[in-house]
Amino acid sequence: MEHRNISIADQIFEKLEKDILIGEYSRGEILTESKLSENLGVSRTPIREALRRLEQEHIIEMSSKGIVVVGISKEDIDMIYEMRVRIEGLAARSAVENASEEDIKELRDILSLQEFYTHKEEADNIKNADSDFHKKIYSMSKSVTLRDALTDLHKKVIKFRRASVSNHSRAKNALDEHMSIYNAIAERNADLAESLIVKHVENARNRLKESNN
Amino acid sequence: MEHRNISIADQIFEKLEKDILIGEYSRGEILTESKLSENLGVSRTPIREALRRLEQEHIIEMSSKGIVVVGISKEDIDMIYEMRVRIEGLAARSAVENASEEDIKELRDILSLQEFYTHKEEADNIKNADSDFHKKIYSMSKSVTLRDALTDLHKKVIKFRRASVSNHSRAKNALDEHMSIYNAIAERNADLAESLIVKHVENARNRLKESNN
DNA sequence: TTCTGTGTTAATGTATACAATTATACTTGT
DNA sequence: ACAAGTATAATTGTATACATTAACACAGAA
Repeated sequence: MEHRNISIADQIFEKLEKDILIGEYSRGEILTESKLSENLGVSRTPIREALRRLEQEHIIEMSSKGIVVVGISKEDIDMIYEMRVRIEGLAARSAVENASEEDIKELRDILSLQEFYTHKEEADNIKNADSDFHKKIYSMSKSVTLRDALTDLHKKVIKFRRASVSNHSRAKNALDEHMSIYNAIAERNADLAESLIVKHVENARNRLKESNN
Repeated sequence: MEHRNISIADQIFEKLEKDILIGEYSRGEILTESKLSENLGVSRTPIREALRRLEQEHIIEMSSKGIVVVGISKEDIDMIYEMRVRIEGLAARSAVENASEEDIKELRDILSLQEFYTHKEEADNIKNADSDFHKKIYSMSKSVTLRDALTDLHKKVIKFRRASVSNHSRAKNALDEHMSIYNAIAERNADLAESLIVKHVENARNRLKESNN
């Protein structure tokens, strides 16, 4: 193993982040360190460290009453897609320019998984493979700044994405678009990859709007 | 006062963030909690909370040896400007659509300050007023997501910006561009504001490259 | 020499005690 | 009844002790 063990604080962070982003806690809800500590069976120290990270992500806020859940609203979603439309093409272009052959092979593997789950119509697995595809492209850009910014934007949408992939034809369309994007990247065609991914993000936004209205 | 008192942990966070972003610590340098604790005269608890936030901002990384300073490299700068070019126009447009008259008045005040300091050629004050101008537009967009993303990008450039504003003609150009952008926003001309700020960010990137080569 | 194992050291990770602040409920005076 | 003040409780903020883990140096055998 090359990375450090996952600490309790890390686990708490991941759990809370996930719970907040999927809407487990409602917007404006107030949490307290003591209760989290009691419920999760750990001391306040790792809880607080997780909270500081969530605070830095702006999905919670501190007040004297306790921790206020901010989460993600529908209005946020619109802006998130506006932003992704504008910078995700940059990631695709950068991926074409910087990805290793190994990277491209891994991207293909992710795509095969998505294909498999789309046929089996397993919504959660489709959603994860879909996310992995985008995240892989982000990291293939070899820019930590770009990857982090896009990863942050991407994960904030998860609450609204499940309905979108549950519809088979929508899931199939997304898969086809991923396939085209993959081909463009594998052929090292930066212009095409960029334009395809921009179109894909726009389509994803529309599919998401259809399914959440 | 409407916000909570600034805790020691918050102060430590701000200090460390600033020190890292201005290049006080060199890339790859290893810090330890104990030494920070000793040097800053506080216990490890607030230190650790500050570190978790810095980690979340990806300007430090944890390893078993200690805290590794990541900071910002020249290559990061290029990508940061690429990203700003693509999304800062969104902020200007959104600001035009959502800003209150009070907001616009405040923006004007910031601009006046920048004008004052530019005449007096006080580099640090120019730099701060310049930052404030952009940050005000970010917050005028009324989108927390957009504001946070742009603020993160903006503050990561500070190490490289000082030289840029030290040259009077470059500082004057930046001021003129800000003036035009302000006018477009005050006239509620979204298209113009967007195109002007995009051009301004591109110019700022060029000015920065000139001054750092 | 070089590799391996082991003891030591130094670092992070966690729990807990206590301090300080703030909200809340209650009481008391008008 | 209502306002103000006060005591109480609950919450976050910090320090410290201890646990755990990983790096390092060194010794000894191959």
